[in-house]
Amino acid sequence: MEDVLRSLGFLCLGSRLKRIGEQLQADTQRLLDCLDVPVQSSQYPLLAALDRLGPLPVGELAQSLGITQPGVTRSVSLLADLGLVEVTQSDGDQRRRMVSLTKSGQGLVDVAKRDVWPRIEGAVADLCRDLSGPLLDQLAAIEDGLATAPLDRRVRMSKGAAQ
Amino acid sequence: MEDVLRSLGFLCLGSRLKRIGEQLQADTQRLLDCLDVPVQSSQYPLLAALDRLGPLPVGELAQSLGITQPGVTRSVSLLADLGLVEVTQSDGDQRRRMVSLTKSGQGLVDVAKRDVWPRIEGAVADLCRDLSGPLLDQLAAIEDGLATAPLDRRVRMSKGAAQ
DNA sequence: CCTAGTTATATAACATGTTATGATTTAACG
DNA sequence: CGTTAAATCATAACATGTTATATAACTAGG
Repeated sequence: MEDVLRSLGFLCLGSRLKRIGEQLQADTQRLLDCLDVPVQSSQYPLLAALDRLGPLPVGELAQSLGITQPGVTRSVSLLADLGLVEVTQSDGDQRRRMVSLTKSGQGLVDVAKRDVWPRIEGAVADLCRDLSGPLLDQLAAIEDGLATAPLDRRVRMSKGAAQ
Repeated sequence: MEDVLRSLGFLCLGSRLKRIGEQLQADTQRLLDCLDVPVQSSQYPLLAALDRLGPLPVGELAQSLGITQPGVTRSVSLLADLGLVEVTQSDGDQRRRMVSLTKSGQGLVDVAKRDVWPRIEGAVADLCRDLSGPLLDQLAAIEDGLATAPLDRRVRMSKGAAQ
């Protein structure tokens, strides 16, 4: 069965990037399921942003993640319900709501940074190893690579390779 | 403001691909708004698949697009409401529902193939021209390129370059 | 100081992907 | 042949992005 998105090349590049991204996130999710925290893989960038940049108001958080403000507002509500972030009023400007990691959230990030993120990064790096040439060729190689060995198999492989 | 997804590199590659894909689709949507048909840019791959491969049952359509069957079912309902595709019972197997382009749908595809898709492809090709090197570098170049000149500006540029 | 505009956030409505599951049809096998 | 398994599609529930708009707080100009 012909892969139409691949055949159409540049014409459907947007759809294709989204499709690959979704598959990567789904694969990553399976890796994260070893953690006991009910956080989707797509929420980690927000936690990582707070870890890297410290407490931020909603708007700047959106800017640093490259998504729109309503998306951040919803994710923040979700993560606040889980007790991973908290929202406080800004000192000066009553409109701004500062988002920061809670102790629990910082703990999750610390564990992830130590135990989980390096493995994910290693697995994706393994997937992208030896990629070169035009973008469409590299994308095809990623799709083929994921079909051959999903990320969770590459974690072990890259661990083995690192030993 | 630091772009966290970019800083995190391979770790958030999935989120980043999705983000770039969404931006490309949004840019493409603006290009398509010149057409009078109320079809989102994300529906064109389905129409293109039917044009390339002919009538297909729902499941094979999903396979050829690399998305899941419920996604296809919904898009097909939507496009059928617009009169662009039609669903007929398969001859042999009563479970299969064949999806095909209507006259109106085929007409839209024909116009798009002649007048619109070449421009989109040209604009994206312009965006991706001169890309080389590691994947993450190419992605960064695409993001920078879109920020500098969105696709709708590249349509004119690539038309001009073609003259 | 009050009003008009701007800014920051929240909310609603929608788009479009997913997984899980149900219903119907087909196939297979004892 | 009848029961059970498999295949196909629809539907429900959810995830997470978007745009459009409402609300509240700040700022500036008369």
